[in-house]
Amino acid sequence: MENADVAEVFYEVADLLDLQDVSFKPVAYRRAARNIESLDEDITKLVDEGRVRDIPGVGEAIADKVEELVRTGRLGYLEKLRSQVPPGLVELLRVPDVGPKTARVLHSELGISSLEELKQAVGAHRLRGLKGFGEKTEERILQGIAALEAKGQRTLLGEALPIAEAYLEYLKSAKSLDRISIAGSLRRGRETVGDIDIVVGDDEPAAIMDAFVSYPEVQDVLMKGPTRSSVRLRGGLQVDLRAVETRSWGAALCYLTGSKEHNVYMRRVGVEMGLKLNEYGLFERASGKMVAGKTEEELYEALGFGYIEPELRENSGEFDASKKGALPELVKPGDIKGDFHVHTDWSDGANSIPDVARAASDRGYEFVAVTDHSQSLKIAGGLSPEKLRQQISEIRKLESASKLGIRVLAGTEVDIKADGSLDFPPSLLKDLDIVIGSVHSRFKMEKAEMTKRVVRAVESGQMDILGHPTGRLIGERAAYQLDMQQVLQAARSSGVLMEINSFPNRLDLGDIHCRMAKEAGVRVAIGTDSHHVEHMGYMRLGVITARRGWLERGDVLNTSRVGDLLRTLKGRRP
DNA sequence: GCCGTTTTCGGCCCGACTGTTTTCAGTCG
Repeated sequence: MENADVAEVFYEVADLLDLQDVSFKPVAYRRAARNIESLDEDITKLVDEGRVRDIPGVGEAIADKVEELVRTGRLGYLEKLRSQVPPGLVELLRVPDVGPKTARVLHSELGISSLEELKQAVGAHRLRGLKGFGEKTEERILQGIAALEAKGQRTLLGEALPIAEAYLEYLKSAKSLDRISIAGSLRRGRETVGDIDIVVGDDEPAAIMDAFVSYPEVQDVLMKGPTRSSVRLRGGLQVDLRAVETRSWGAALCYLTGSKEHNVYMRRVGVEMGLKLNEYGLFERASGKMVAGKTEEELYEALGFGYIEPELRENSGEFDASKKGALPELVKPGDIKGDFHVHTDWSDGANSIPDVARAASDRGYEFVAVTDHSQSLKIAGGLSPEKLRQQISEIRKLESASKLGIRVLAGTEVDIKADGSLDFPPSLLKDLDIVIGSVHSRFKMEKAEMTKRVVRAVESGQMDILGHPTGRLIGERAAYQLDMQQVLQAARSSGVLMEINSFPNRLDLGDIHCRMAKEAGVRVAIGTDSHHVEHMGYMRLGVITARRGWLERGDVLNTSRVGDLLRTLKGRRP
C-alpha cells in the first residue's frame, strides 16, 4: 500500500466526519493524511519498524488505523463511517460552495445523495424553497457543478505559470502598483496547482479590482469585493486576487503563499509570543500595536526565524532548520550553466544541432548535451550505432570549426532494456561525453523486477544519469513500481546522478524524491528533455523542483563549469 | 484526534465574501 493510498483513506474519513458534523477530528485526519502523503519514506517501512507515531499529526488512534490499513488493506473505521453516511454525499463536497452543512440539508430535506441527483434538483428549482436557499444559491451551485465537470482537476505548474505571469503584466499595465506578486501553491512551485493566487500591495488597494475582473481572458466573475476578488478564466482556471495596503504587503504575501500548515505553525509561534498574525501584519495581542508585516523578511525575523524561501514552506522541517541555522541556500536559475537533455532532428526533435547550440548560447549557457534516443525506441526515431557514430563526429567537427560558440556534449538517452542492459554497446557509449539511461518500455513490471532492472543499469559503469527515474506522467500515468531507496544506494556507490526531467508533465524526480536523493548523497542533473528549442525554457521548472527538494548549488551538476563537468564525467566511466 | 516553556485537559488560525439574513451561517483560502 502506497503512502498516497493511505492518505486518500484518511481524506475520506475526514469528509465523512465533516458530514456528521463532528468537530476537530476532520482537521486531525487531514493533517495526518497530508503528512503521510508528503513523507519521504514508505509508510509500510514505518509500520514494520514501529515508527508510525513519529509522523507529525499521528497519535495513538491514527497510528492504530495506519497499521490496520497497511497490514490488512482495509480499515474497519472507514467502513463503519461509510455505513453511517449515505453513499454519494462525499462527492457533493467537491462542488464549490457546497460544504458539509449544505450537503446534509440537501440530503435530509430533498433526499439528494449524488451529483446527478443534485443536478436534477437544481434543474427543477427544488432548492429555492429550502430555508436559507434562494435563487442565487441555486445559480451558484449550478455553476459549481459545471465548473467541476469542465475542469475538476489540477493544472500543471508549467501551464499555470505563464498564464499567471501574463495576468500580472496586464495588471501592472492597467495601474501602477507598489507591489504585486504571484502567491499560493504556484509561488511555492508545486508540480500542479488548483488555482492562481495574486497579491497586490498598494495604498489604494481597492482600485485594482475593476481592472482585475475586466481582464479579457475572464469568463466568470465569481466574487468581487474591495480587498478580494475571484474570477474564472476561459479554460476553467480560477484566479484569486487579494489587495492590501503597502504596510501589510509582507504579511499578506506570506499568508497567501501558505502553505496552510506553514501558516498555522507561524500563527501558533506568534500566539506563544503574545502576538497575533493575520494577513495585515503581526500585532501585539494586548495593545494591537503592529510589530511587523511590511516585508516577509521582517515578519520571519520578528517570529525568531530566518527568511524561508517559498518552495520550503510546507511545514516539513523548515522551521527547525531555520532555528538551527541550517536552512539550505537553494540553487537559483542563474546558477544553471547548461542543459543535459535535448533531442534534435536526428531522432524525434524538431531542430538541428546548430539550432540547439544557438538556443543554448542565447540562454547564456556554457554547454548543452545532445541526447537523442537509441535504436530500440523506433517510434521516436532512435539512432542506430552507426548513426550515433556519425552524430558524434558531426558534433566534433562543428566544435573544431568553432561554429557553435558553446560546448556541445555528444550524448545519448539510451534505453534501459527489460533485462537492465543498455541499448548500445559499451564500446560506443565510452566515446560519448554523457550517457543518460532511461526506461521507455515494459512499465508494468513487478516492483522487485523493475528495481533489479534499473539497479543493474545504474551499476553497469556505462551510465552517467538515470533519466526520468520514476517514469510518471503527471495526471496521466503513474510511476512504475520501483524501490527508490535501493536505486539511490546503487546510484551513490556507482556515482550515477538522478535526472530532474523538467518537462512540465514529468518533473521527475519530483520534490520528495529530490530530498531523498540528497539525503542518500546522490547528486542530480537537470535536463529539459526538449524536443523543440522552445522547450529549453522548461529549465526553470526543473530548478523550482530542485528547490522544493531542498537542493543547493553543489547538489546540482548543471552548476559546474564545463571543464569541471567533463572531468567529473570522464573520471567516472572506465 | 492531536498536542504540550499555557503539558495529561482544554484548547485547536483568522478573516473576506455571499446570500438570505433583520444579525449571521456557511464556505473558502
